[in-house]
Amino acid sequence: MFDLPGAWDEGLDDAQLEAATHGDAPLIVLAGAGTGKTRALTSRVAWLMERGVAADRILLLTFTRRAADDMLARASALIGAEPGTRRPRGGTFHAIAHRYVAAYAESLGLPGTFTVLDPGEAADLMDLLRGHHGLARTDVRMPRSATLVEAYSRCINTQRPLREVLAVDFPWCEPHLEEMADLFRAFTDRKRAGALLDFDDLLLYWRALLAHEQLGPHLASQFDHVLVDEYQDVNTLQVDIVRSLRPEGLGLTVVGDDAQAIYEFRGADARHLQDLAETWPDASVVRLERNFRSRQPILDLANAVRPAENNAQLRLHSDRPDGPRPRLVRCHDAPAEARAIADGILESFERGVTLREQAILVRAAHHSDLVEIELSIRRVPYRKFGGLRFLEAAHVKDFVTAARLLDNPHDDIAWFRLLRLHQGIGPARARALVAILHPETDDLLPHWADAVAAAPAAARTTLSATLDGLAVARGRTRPGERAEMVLQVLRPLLMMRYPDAAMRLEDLERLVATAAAVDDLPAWLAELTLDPPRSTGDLAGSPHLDEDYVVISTIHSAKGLEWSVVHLPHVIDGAFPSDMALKSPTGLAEERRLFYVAVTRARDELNLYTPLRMPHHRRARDDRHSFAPASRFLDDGAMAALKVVELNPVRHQIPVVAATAVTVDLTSLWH
DNA sequence: GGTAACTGGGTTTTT
DNA sequence: CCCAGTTACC
Repeated sequence: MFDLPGAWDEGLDDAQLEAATHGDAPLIVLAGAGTGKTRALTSRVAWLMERGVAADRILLLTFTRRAADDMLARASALIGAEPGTRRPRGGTFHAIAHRYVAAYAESLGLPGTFTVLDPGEAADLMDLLRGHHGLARTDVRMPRSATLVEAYSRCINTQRPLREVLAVDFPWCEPHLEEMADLFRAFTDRKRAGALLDFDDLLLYWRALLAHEQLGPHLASQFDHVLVDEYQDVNTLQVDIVRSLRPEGLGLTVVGDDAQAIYEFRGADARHLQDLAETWPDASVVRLERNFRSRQPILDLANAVRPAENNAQLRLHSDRPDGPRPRLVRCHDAPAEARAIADGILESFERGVTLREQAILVRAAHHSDLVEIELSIRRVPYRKFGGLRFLEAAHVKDFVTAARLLDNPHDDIAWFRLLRLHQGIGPARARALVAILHPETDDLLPHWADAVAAAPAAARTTLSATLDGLAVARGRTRPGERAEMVLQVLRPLLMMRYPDAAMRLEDLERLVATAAAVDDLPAWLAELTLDPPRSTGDLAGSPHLDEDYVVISTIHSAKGLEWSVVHLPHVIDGAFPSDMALKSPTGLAEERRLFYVAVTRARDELNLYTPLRMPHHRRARDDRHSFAPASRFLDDGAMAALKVVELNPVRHQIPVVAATAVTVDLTSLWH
């Protein structure tokens, strides 16, 4: 073991080395924040490959596609693999599932041209069906379609019956239990009939493949090693998948930290991590507690807020020299908070900390609204991650759905969306037209004339052009040409629809340019749906790598990342912890873990902000005059680790001049 | 009967 | 900013 060439083990400490060089028995790595678990995992992949495990017999399951790509590239670099040599398989559960479902579509009774629905489209489908089922009643308010999809998804991901899910997580929906059950049955039927798969279906179908008598063992035997990152955030389906992949636990490596479980709302349960030791009594447990990231004063706060009930009982310690204590900045109101953050960023910048080394992490995407304005005014460039994704922008969705129609003309949701873009076609006419277009055969052309005839006179010309254009696009084979043709179809429609169409069309030009470089358009569209670009800049590739900008991110999207200086606004009850989260019994605990994740992103400096006066905030209004800690995260232990800074409210002085000195004169306009 | 345009109220987190 | 509800027009 000591004569290995290469430097894959350079700088690893004992615990990391133990994890990296562990044999084939199941391995559980309990890794506190910032303890170099990515390094350990990467080194393990490198070690395995160096020991002769073929790259394509290693599967790395991560939380985002970027994390997988990152780790695989680093592992290849560690062992000095030639570019172009085989790389391990890696990706998110959903992305890998998509590959298998596509490859085994026939076995699953699916047409080869199925479509992946994003949650928004699943909600659209739910809406469509609700109409058919007389569930659009207005006398008793029904849950919104997004809520319906959430409840449905929770049932699937936790494998619990609807009755139970409603009782625990959606009590206000309980009166609608029967209707919802009916609706959900129709929902699954419709997805089946239309070859539409939502995110949950991908997991369900992959699990079904793995559970099959012959197919399952065959698929599992394709891998010698399966490594799963962020295991505290897996749900029941994912646990089943992992167990089917490694039925004996041999060659299984799992990394996680139950104090960082922040996806309960998505059906994840940190108990899955705790249960592992029982599932595989012979599993080895390695604990990573040495923090390479943060200075000790930041870890003191982290340890104070780290949930006590965590399984691992990890206590982080650092060998990094002392730095400044984290600050709790009490400011007058949210605008003052925004100014304070901008001041802080520019001060650090003056001291030589690049903007890229500084981040503003928020609980909810809109918490950064005021800071964004402040940064714009001061011309500080920033990029925002999380919140609204690029794909969720209406025009991008218009494009993706229209492009999907070329390969799956059964996709009613896509037709519905495309038809509604035409002037004069609303929900009702679109529904009628979908029924006409809805083909029994794969060939659409015979019905097109009927559809045009059925459209209102004002829409006929454009609709006819749209359908002609799609026919042309279908005739093209190269993905780039197909995409270009789809854009040509959309161009006039988007010009009519959006006042800012020019900007939106520019986005789509970029998207089409990217499409020109792929060889499988449907697969590319599915990948785009599963892991959309996190910010508009992502699409442009990275021509501006030297560009410096502050990162604004939701805490969820910041998981696994780190910055030298971190600013945490809105640390105040109602905002963070979010009052929405407090509705569920386990909500506060999850908020606390989220706070722990946020705090441990900082390497050198950490600033928490508490606006004392927050309009529109119930809780904050009550507390306006009190000097209690602003957030219930900040108990005595946490306060002891903090330095409180009182920020005097800075009033902008408004110069007052004589009343007659300022006049408004419009007469020159009327000449 | 259906669409477009406007108004007012509410806003978590994501594969 | 997105949704539901209302109203005026086709």
